[in-house]
Amino acid sequence: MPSSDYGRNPNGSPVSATPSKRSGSKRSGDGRDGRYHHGDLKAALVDGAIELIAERGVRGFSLAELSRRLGVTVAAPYRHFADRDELLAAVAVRALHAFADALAAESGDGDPPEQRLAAMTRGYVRFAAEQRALFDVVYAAGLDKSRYPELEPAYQRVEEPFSSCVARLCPDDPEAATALEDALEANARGHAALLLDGSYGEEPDAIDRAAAQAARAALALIQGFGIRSHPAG
Amino acid sequence: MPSSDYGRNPNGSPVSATPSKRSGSKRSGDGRDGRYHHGDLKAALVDGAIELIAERGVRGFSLAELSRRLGVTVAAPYRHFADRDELLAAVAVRALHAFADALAAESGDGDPPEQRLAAMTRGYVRFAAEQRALFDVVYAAGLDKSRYPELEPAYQRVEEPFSSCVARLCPDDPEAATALEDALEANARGHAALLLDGSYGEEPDAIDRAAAQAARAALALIQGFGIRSHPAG
DNA sequence: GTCTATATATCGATAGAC
DNA sequence: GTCTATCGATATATAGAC
Repeated sequence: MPSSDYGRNPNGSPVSATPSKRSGSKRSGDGRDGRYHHGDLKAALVDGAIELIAERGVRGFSLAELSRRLGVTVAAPYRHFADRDELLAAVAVRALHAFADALAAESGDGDPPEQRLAAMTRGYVRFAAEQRALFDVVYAAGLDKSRYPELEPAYQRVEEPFSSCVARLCPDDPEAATALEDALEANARGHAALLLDGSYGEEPDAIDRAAAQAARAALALIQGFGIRSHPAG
Repeated sequence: MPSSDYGRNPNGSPVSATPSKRSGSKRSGDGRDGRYHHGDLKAALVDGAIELIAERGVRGFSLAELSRRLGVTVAAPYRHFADRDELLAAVAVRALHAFADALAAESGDGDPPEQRLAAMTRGYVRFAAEQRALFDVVYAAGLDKSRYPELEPAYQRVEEPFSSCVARLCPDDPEAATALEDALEANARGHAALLLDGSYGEEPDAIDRAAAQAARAALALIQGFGIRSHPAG
């Protein structure tokens, strides 16, 4: 069986059994509260998408299955999102905000910039593994960024803690700052990719090992770029 | 329109128009040579898949479209591959060999290890961009590696030039060697990811800039890990 | 053995009724 | 806003021609 399994129905539900003869349509004894839906389908779609992606992966996600779980027909989501990708883009925006929050929480305020960058790198790799559904929606769903400009500010929130730390690290050389920032981001992204690929193995400590190596590499990059910690003020 | 477009038919072809009434089936005036197929459908599938992926991306690839182009029915590929992913795995094996060849060609034999690693990193990023279809099949198709053990030796061919260079660089410290190798691979992979994401822009020189930055970061990593070039022998 | 022909089930998306 | 109904495309499986 392929890993893209279309033809799957894990819970054995009838999947739209006996669709006819419900004439009245509403308040017909099903599990819902009698109303057409539950007040905020749009939010429910985003929430449900995250759950579904966590179970089946981005590749295995389908609007039809999501609609089924929410108890609406497959046409209902199209009142809120133009198509499947637009829903995924909304999920990606939320994911990026969660990602940025996780990074911000990781970078202790008082520490020196090098330590903060190392900690953020650790947090980056951790987030990729522990919130894989969110990470994959952003970086593995193949969304066309140019079609969803609302993603841009969300991306920037993720990059901001890196760039502000780097700027504090080498305020005198903006060219080096940009290069180092790219290198640090590529480093975190690369370690996350290797970890999610399974290159660090499947043992439970793989996340810790990957995060530790990524942080170590981040410090090595800072040093290798010739950045010297200089006294604050 | 979504970028996942299933419902697309760019050339406006009828798509299985008038399937009946061809009773005799073979030698009925179509473009082929009268035989059932063209000698080696299996190879044609792999070749055609690469072309199709180059045009539509991995997400847009479909067995049905590929079969149509090769002039066979959608069932024919299943004589050679259990499912879509198994075909993609065969493509991935070929892609990994091409990748390894490109890396080997890039690492000049006479140069010192640091320069070779920088050159390989450059080659890595270049390959990702210039042979994106191949790169994506390997790293963005979401293939389950554990289901396709034949990929393993192909992956190792890609990693080998890195590891042999690193081993020559620090023969006395195998622990540091492993860490540096992971860091260098993550560095190349990360820069490739950023480039393919569009983080380096869409200008034609984006590839050069990304490759140059990746090479620079590779040298910084080598230096930052405290590796000192020592006289050969 | 290789391919055709055909069938099933699912998916994304749209039009029109309520 | 949601449902019903439907369309076209897709993955996959099977029976049978050659």
